[in-house]
Amino acid sequence: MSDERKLTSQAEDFAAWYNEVVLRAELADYSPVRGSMVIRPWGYGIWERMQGALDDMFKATGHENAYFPLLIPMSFIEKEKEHIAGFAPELAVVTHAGGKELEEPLAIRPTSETVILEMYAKWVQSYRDLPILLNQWANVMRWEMRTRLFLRTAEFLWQEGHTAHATEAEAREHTIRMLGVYRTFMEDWIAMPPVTGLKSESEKFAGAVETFGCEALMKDGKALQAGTSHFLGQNFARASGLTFQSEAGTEEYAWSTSWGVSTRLVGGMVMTHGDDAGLIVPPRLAPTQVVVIPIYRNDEERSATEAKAREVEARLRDAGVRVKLDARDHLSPGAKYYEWERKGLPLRVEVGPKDLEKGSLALARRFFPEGEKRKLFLPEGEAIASIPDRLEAMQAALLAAAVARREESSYRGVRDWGEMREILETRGGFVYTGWSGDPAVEERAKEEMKATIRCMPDPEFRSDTAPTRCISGEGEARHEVVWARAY
RNA sequence: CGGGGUGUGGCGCAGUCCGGUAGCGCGCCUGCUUUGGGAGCAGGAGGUCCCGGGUUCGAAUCCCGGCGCCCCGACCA
Repeated sequence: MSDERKLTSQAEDFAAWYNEVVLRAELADYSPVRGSMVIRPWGYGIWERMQGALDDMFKATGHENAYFPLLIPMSFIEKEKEHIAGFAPELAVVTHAGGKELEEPLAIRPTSETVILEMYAKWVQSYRDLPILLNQWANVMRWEMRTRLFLRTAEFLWQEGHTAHATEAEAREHTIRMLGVYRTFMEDWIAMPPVTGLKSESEKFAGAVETFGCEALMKDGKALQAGTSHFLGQNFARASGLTFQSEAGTEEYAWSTSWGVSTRLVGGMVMTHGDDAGLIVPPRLAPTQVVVIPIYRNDEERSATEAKAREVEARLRDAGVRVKLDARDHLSPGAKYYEWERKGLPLRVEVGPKDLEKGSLALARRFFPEGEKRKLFLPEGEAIASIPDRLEAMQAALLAAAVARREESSYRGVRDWGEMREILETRGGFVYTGWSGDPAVEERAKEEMKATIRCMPDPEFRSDTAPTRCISGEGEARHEVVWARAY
């Protein structure tokens, strides 16, 4: 028996590591239904933190929440022809209810553009009713062939924003604004810095005019599409009859956008920060940021250190820290250390007999600068007072480390097909090249190196000198693009 | 849907080739001793061996037929 208590290392088998971490950190578990998962309290707590932050950002950009139904008439989904073509293979459809076959089958929503715009059409008469800026938190279902916890499951939780505007310019601007919101959220909260940009035709959302995405780099060198924002043009408005009377008195179709992020972000967090000891949860996302562990050798010491631990807990709570006392008596301190480290809890405070004597506390950090020791021994007052700042510092350090990793794994100015393949097959990462715009080049890369164009990066991510030739060797470069193997 | 693997206490596995009282480690319960990096000892609970047929005196084991799950490929947030 190899040590069952240890996780498979990332270097040995990243996919196995991922599965083990998700299960053993108690983020989620497999459910009785293939492809569906149960999100456990620790994982759901992280999602709730994400929801809270995003929801605030949505409100701050003028949105309100609403809720639209799970079941969508098939005829709605069929209205936009690219949309139905894109989603048909992964639809789950309800054909029977109440013991009878339904007159019209009902699709379980894979996304809600069709119903939502149908409703908007009822609510909008004139340009004065626009824009409509709504968001919903919901579950959706896409019948995937291969599933992975958080990264791809048949049912998942997400947020979908749907807006309708009177002008193309406003809708385009909104699409970009929400992409920016996602980027900021990913950097500030998940400490997962994405590259943003425009999706190629083959990767865009079915029914969109343009799709923009946030692409994050995972520790194994693969890209994760972490969020998308779509400019839908008038496509869905036409399909749903969403028209309005303009200021000039003419009848026009509205311009719409949609944008979403899902529980997949939890998987992104795992693969951005986790290490061989388990998860690392950025402090802002951690449902509990600090655990306080009393250490003792007998009943007398137990009551003394537990009392102090409770006091520390109370003072941290007063300071706005999400803190928890772990007073379980049946586990040794060491066992608790391993457990909380596996779950990625940012900071641990140990209170032992020696601390009581010396008026000190031990702080153990889940993530700390290279070369430093995990544990710090500090005077009690200083230790407690420093914790809020330490949490913020850890948050910043995680982002800095992730940015550094992304930059180290970004290969710019690659001009040779073989070189691109060599990089993607051995190291992984983001390869920046020129592209003629020919879809055949994407197709070939997918076949030969399982890589796709993740995006045509936004200006700030582009290389200093723009590529001039297409990576295929044929044709001028019309865009700079980022290639990667993706989840 | 193709290829591979696997199904045995809560978890991880052995046992299957070669049929003969269902085992090991971890976990769990009780007690005592422990507790600053995964505690020790003693006692204990817990199993339709994935399901259905068949062969046999006897099946976890052999035969036939199903099913689940995981991994690898084709589709996707």
